[in-house]
Amino acid sequence: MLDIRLIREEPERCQDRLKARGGDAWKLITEVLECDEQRRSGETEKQVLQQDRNRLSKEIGKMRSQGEDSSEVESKVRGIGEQIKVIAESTEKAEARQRELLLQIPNLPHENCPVGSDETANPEIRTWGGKPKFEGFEAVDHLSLAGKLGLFDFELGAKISSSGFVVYTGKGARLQRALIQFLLDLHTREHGYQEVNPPVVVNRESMFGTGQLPKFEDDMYGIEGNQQFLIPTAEVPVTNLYRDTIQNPDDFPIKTTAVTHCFRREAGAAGRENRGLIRMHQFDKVELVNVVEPGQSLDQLELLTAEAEKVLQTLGLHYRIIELCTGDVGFSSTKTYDIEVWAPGQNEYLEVSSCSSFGDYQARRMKLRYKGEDGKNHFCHTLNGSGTALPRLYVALIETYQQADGSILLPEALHAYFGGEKIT
RNA sequence: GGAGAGGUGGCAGAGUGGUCGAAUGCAGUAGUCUUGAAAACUACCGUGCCGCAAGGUACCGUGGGUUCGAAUCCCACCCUCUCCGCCA
Repeated sequence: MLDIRLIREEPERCQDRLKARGGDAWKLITEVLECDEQRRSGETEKQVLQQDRNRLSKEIGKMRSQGEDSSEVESKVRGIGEQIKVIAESTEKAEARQRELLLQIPNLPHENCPVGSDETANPEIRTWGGKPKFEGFEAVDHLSLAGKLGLFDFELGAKISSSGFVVYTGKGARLQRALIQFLLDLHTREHGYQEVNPPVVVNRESMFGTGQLPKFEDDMYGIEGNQQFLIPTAEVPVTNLYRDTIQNPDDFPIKTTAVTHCFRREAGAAGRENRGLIRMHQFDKVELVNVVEPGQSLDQLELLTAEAEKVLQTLGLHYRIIELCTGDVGFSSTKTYDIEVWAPGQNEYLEVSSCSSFGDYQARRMKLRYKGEDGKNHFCHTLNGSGTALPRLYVALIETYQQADGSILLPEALHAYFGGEKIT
């Protein structure tokens, strides 16, 4: 959520920043301010009446204990009670509406976020490595590689579930497991992350906390009448671990990682240019979550991105970093880098990680605070990034390391994890 | 799933209709004392909202209700614990 005080003090700037996103969320600002005005004046009025009531009620107590007749005061207080009820009702209404609106307004893109209306305006920040050369043969895509080697099976996935689900088989399953192990070890041993293994079913409150609700209910798998949801990313359970807490700043930065299954309906994505493992209803992902002090968040975003990049560097996979422009940054994000790995068989870059700083946007939603040196509580900043998504990493890996005979020569970092250096 | 018990401040734990935002202990912060530390002593020590401030107001699992007045009484829900059943 945006800070209502910020909206109050700089409504035009808020509107301008929201306009930079495109969409019409900026139009809500005016109504939010109206609600805020109503809410505050109602609250003040109510408090004056409550003060009267409290004072008179105490008097009744005294009078009764002294055996005096208090019926006159009682009826007076009863009248005040009625008034309070009326005012409270309209105040609560304004407050509820204000909250509803605030929850719908996305975060403000950071001032240094490149301006643009859609993904075509996303600048490339840097690249690492180069596209692999294939001597004497044409690179094929992961589907044909997997077909020969028996790494995974879409028909089986569709049979027991539906399209958009896959069954990894044999060495293919082992490779997936090896990758997960490699990723978690890298982040916990070299980047200082604390590992958790959270539920993949979460309640509505958690979904509100990170910003999936109220806007994206239809993108998620709901259960129990949508009182719970399958997580679309470990960002949700992991960040919400810290919901409603007051952190000790000595613990910053708090770095937590988890591998989970992720579930996405991908409504409307069917039939689009997504063959194979590129876009699934269920996939695995290693997520990196940071909780930091406000002053640290920009630097921390660079560090977080570097941690995700380390994955691809260690595996020797060519990638590029792009920054999302104002028209493309996610709902809760204020600044985002995407990491796109080169997949030779696709002949394109695949997004394997999205590293974002959310500023205090999520923290305010979930009341995640820290005790400042001034003794007061302040909202933390939250960040997260994939470190990385598995299927696309898998695709890039096997397509990059394919050999002329259709086998796959694994990079050294995976040998021990996989238990071998070649998949045949 | 069935039966019972319980949810109060960072923790422990009083409080069963009025002066209770809440005793007490521990932890924490500041100070006195001390060469230093410990101990002892003193003071402070929950969160939100409104307000320039003084101050006010709300919060005792959550949401309703009763009452002039609710941490305290009533109802519903959630969660935890114990026992039974089931079970990876």
